[in-house]
Amino acid sequence: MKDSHTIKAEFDAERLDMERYILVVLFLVQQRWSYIISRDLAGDQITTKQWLMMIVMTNAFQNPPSMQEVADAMSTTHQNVKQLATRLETRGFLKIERDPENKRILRLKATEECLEYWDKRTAEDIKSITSLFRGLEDSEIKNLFEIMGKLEKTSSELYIEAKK
Amino acid sequence: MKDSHTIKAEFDAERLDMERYILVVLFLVQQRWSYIISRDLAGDQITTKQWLMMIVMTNAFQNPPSMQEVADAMSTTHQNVKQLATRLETRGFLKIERDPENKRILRLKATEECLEYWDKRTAEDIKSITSLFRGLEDSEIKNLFEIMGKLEKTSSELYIEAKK
DNA sequence: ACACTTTAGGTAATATATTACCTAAATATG
DNA sequence: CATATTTAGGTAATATATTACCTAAAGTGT
Repeated sequence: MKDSHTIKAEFDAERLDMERYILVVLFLVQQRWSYIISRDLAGDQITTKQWLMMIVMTNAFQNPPSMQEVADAMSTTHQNVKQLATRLETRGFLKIERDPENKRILRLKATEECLEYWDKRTAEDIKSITSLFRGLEDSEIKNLFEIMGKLEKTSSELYIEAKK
Repeated sequence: MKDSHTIKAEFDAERLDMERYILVVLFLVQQRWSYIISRDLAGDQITTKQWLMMIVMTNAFQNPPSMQEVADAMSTTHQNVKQLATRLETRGFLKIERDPENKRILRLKATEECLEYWDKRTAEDIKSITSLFRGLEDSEIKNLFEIMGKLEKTSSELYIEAKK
């Protein structure tokens, strides 16, 4: 009969295998979602990453955020935000304005056109988001919601640690 | 008192809000994991995406796969696989060889150095993967494993549909 | 065998994300 | 107040991922 050490080792192996699977599949799912959403947005001349940045900007901030604030909120670099913001400004969705209080800071301000677009798209956004999760029970969504909350927290800590 | 339609609508809103959160956080977590792992691998002169491609190659295929096969397995394009494969070949981890049976096909073959590296890294891989999931109960890992399996399936279908 | 289509991969341009390094404004500290 | 450090953002180079378009080999149908 298996002793408790063996049983523990097998448990760990099983867990590790599942973690490995989750890791690879999470990358795969984000890759596919990114593509699927980009197709949805193609007609509007914006990309998935630009759409994502607008979501973060409107959800995480009351007032127009600085480039660095957006970069932190998205766990990316100010250089990356600059590239996205420049394209969104060209597209007419953003205005990049210098803060009069602090001459180093550039603030990203959503334009009227952006707000109108956002209103207009809500229905389609709901349809495409819903379709990504079809086949999942309400209870599974709830579970996933809570687990992703924990992964968000852990990944944030490890990210900050790795950045140092 | 709320009628059943109202209750249903509130349920749907709650679910949609959770789905929206899951979507954004999944992108965020993959962004952070990608960065964290890249720091781990930096000393070995490979990137997270290169590491991921090697994992897929060794797990999904018995024999050296073609570029297109790897692209399909990773839900990306043959052009992208080409870029990654070229860098891995320069790094000494891959050999790109023409198939004598079918002159159109290029097969990606792991080198001796790659296999040795893989053996050597196993312990570190386990440590870094495990750390990504710290704070999650075994039951949560199991739940997440199953739910990600469903998302993998749905996203695959939607991806294929969007590709058409 | 011959035309038609499909499949595998190539090049090039563009978008996203990083590292590396720079300037200038703001802040801290003696 | 003068100097040192930190902070916000700039440019440029490189890696990854896509679209668009091309060639050639292989497969199909008659």
